[in-house]
Amino acid sequence: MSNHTGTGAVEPEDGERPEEWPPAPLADRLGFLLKHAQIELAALSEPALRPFGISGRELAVLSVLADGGSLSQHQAARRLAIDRTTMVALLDGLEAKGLVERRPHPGDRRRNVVEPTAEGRRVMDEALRATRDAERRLLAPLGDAEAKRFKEALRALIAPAPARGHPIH
Amino acid sequence: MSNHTGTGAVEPEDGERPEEWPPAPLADRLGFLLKHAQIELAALSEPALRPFGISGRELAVLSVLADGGSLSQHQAARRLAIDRTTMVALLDGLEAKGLVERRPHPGDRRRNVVEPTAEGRRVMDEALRATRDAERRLLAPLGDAEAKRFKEALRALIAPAPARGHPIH
DNA sequence: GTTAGATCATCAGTAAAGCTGAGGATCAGC
DNA sequence: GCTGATCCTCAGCTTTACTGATGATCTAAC
Repeated sequence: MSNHTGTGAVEPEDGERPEEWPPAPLADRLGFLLKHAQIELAALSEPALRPFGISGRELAVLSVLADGGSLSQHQAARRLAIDRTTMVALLDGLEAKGLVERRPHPGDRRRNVVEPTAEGRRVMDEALRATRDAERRLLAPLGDAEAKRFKEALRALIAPAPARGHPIH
Repeated sequence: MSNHTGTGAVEPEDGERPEEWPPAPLADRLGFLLKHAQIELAALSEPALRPFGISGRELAVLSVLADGGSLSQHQAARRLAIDRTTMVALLDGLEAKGLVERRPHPGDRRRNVVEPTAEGRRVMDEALRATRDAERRLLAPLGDAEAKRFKEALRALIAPAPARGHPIH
């Protein structure tokens, strides 16, 4: 998950160049920068979530379910843009921890209605606080205004391409 | 690699809410935004790299080696912040394609000196052009100035924490 | 109404990325 | 000339995510 120590910092090298971070040829590569931003965030988030016994992905599932009002597994998977089969495994874990409940859909017996339990909502609320704190620490080097701008840029990048629109599955 | 279609766009739902993207409870979550920015970039980069038969990670290795001037495997791994054992596999692949060369280090027989071949440099140059183009397309929604600002913010996030400094391995 | 095709949840198998731990070879300090 | 550290390699594990198949159920066309 995190590389060695959680930050990319590296000691000066034996004989050679003083070792830069990020290394010159990659300092401008978006893929590299995004990847390591994620690694840093994970290094902060994981310890923050450990007390709650859930992962960031599980927290995301809880958030979507709590917001969604009786979603089927497939609907929840679509909102998170994760695979239907991945959702099965994710819900198995959350259900085993007593954080979500699967019930048969009243009008369609193929579906499960998935909802957080009371305990699930409680854990979610606390875990959300913890991860927001982790985010805040990652973003600390930027000012408040710059951090907001940064998030907006990210949202602009992942927004659907101008005029697409094909069925997904 | 990419989820369903490469963008997170999703059709309006059958009965329920019109389905937003990113979904409301995650629109402000940094982890979610970073992850999907990466997915979008991968969806653009992979086709761009396919003609060259290398992955983004392999391109990164080539870049570091070309810049580094006779690095050992361990040195290269440290610069990229990847595991030493991962580097072994990565170099096996690049060597099999004739893009890098392992030679014994003159003064230290434990080490390999790893360098791109002439072909490796040629492929690297072209592949770099292709991925820069993919980046440019991802960043298109931001203006030029905003894109630059965005990258600088990312660099600020992954910079080593203020006053750390412990040996890595 | 019955049947053909779509949809939902699930499972088995696979692949990529990354890590740990162990090994053998070599080097450096004492 | 030992002892401990360093470098490369390999085997095995974990996580995340996908494909494809199966069975149950729904929908629509007939």
